Amino acid sequence: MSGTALESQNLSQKSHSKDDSFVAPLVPVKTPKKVFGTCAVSVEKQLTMGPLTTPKKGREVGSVDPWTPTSNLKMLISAASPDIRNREKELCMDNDGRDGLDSIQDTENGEESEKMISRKEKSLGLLCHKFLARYPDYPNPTLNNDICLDDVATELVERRRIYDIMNVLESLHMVSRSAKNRYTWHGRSKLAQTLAILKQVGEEHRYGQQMQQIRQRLLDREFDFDGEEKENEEVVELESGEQGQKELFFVELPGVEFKASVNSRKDKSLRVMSQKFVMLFLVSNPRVVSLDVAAKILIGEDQGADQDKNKFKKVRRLYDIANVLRSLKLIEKVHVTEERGRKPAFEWVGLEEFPQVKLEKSTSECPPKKKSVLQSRATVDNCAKNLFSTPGAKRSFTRHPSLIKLAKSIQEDRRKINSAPSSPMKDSSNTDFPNKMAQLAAICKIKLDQESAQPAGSIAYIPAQCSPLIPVLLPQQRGNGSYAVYLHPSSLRPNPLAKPQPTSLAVRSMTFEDKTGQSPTGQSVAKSQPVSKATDDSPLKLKRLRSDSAAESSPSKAKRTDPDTSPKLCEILQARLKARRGNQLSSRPSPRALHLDPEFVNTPGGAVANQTLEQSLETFLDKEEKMVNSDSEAGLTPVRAIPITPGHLHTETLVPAGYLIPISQQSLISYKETQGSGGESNKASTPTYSIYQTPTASRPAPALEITPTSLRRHRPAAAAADSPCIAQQAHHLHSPSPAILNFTLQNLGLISGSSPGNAFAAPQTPERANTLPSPLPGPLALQQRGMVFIKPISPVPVQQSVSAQPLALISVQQPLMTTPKGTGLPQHSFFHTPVPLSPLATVVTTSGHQGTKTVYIPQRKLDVTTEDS
DNA sequence: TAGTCCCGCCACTTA
DNA sequence: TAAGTGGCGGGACTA
Repeated sequence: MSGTALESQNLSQKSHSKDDSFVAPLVPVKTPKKVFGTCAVSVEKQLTMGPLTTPKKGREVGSVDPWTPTSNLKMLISAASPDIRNREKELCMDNDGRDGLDSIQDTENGEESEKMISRKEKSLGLLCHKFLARYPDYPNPTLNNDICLDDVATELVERRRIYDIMNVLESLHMVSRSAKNRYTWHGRSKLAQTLAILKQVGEEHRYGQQMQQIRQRLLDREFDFDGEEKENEEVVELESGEQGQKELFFVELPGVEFKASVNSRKDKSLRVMSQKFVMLFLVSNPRVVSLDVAAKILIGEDQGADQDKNKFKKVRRLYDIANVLRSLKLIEKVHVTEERGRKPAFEWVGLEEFPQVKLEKSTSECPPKKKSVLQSRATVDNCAKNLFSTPGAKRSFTRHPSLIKLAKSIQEDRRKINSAPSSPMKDSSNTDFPNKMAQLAAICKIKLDQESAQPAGSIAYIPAQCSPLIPVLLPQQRGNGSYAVYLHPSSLRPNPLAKPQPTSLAVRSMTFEDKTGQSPTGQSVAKSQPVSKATDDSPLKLKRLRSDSAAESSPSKAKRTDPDTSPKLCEILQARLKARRGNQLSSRPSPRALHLDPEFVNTPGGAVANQTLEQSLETFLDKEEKMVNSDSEAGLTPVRAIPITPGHLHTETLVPAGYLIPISQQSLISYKETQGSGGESNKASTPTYSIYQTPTASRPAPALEITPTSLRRHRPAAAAADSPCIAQQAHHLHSPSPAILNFTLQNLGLISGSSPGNAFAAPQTPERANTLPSPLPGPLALQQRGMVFIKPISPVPVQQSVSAQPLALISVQQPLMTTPKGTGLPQHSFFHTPVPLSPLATVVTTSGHQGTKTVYIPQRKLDVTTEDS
């Protein structure tokens, strides 16, 4: 330890004005060594100010500190870069005009302004600036790059903050700890490499997917007007299966390894969080990460009810990290604007291109068994070193055990949800509904394979990063065609590694609207909204359903209670349809949950249901039009479902909210070939899943879509790349009987359009969707993508051909839908409930030709604005 | 009021 | 055992 005298002085300088009052008196008592330690300060403080309370700013008076704010500032500026100097000048403009000797008096006079200035001066970001100004970006290897914390502390004053800075810098390998009080400066020489690795690690851990899911959930919550459900729904969704147990340790680089002996607490450090924070940016596209999303991923949501509390507490660390990263000019603060206001976020402005790094799966991760909180340091070190020690060989990273807790927490939450008496999942069966859906899908797939030799590869999987939807091919009852249903991955368990997703995200219900207002609950249409919302897993949902006095009339209920009630259900549907006819156009649907429980499958009533449905429904076309219009006005992007094949069933279709059913190009082609439906499709060997193209995507608005639903808006083409994943999903599909499928499809809103070759005209306006089957409409977002979109809405009177036509349902991100301001009806979460607002499921047709299709995905636009702006 | 983040207590680690 | 670290959260400050 050196420079004790100077350090003592610095202690007194520690802070200007306010802090002086309590710091200065301590000077005489302090020992030089302790000067920089907070322990000493705390002791002194307790003597002078009382225990453990944050000193009231500006309350103290009579600073005896000989070091004035000005003198201190000058010293700092001298070490700072020009821009920092300028910044400080701005911040301290008032101070600059003063002479240090007058500081005391000035402090009193300008206490208010100084308070503000002082706070800014002491911000972690500025301190970091100052620190960085001391060293070159790229250190000269021939020079001594040692950093003595004492020296730094002397200059920057806030020693405790220096640790924060060093931790973040260390996470980026800009410095490495060499010994106690000693660091080695690396500058940005290793930054690119570090970022490259972090990016890979982030991808490996599917942070992008997690973000997507969390965003989705956050949106869901936004539309959740029932606070009672919130906490119950909050479940951290980490990767499934194996991934769920992956925990990150600090990612090290060759030559920058931690000295385990120096700091054993490194695995619980700000460093790890910092790295993960950076990872989020690197795997995010657009590279904007909102604080709340980052907090959920990085901090996790420990223990249910306390999650929010914890988040708010720990989010401070994110601010700390962010401030340093900002100083490094790696991120910038921005705001994302959502319906409920602006949210703080950060945008990556650092490097975009990174060097290639190889991370071999086999070596990139520590064996699962190592994932113990008590994991020995040696194990971790070995893991890390093995991964990095050989430059040319396998590099990898280690995982932080702290995340294990998070994973456990998640599992617990899931367990709670699944076991909850009111849990929908439990309600329907012991198994997850998603599983049932998966089975259904699988069965369908098998059927499809048998009947049409449809290659499984035709089913594309859309990575969660793009969308949490997983397409499932379902065979038509006639076996003439196929359609795909996009389900949230969570509902399918696409692969063995996948863990069940939180039920809240699972697509597990269909809704039937109750326009008559005769909903079991007897709620008005508007009031029924909450009920529809309840279609998600929240316990509340069932609670409400159960409380329905008229439960008997509830399709969903009927179905649940009796698997064999499908026919009844059909009747009910018919009755409702009729009732609707009598309703005013303005009446909004009151969605009721109709679960596609497994019971459905194998239910003999399926065929009957189909017939029944056929009889019902002509249309609400006019009504639909109006509703659609209102939706459009509300900012909703219309989604159209287009019958891929001709046919005509006159059935009222109830469209599950938020489903888009894309059909692979291949499928379409096959179908067309067999049907001879003229159109020549792009054989697109390329997958046709740019479902994420939406009308909004074409908006010139540079604003970033940060919602979970921001499905590759910026990179439509990228969707194709995802197809391989989709193929994988195909292997996990199951299939129900045709009758059931038919019924299911109908309920899904897959009512085929009418005549062959007549796809629903998918004009930009949904209103025409059902009425005017026309060859490919124009909107184009997803043209040439064999897919169909069904607007998440309630019942859709779609004409269905007897011979079912293949339809594609694409799940729509409901949350994105703008709240129907005009109606005052709340929109519900995407996966939770059907969208009551839009009465019609619009279909994007595959064009009879080229197989072009237009997809409209309702999305909410988020404006990202930089803080500066 | 929500968002920020300064401040420093105090537990833990290291020498 | 003193000194070094850094997790953590109260509460001040800002917008």
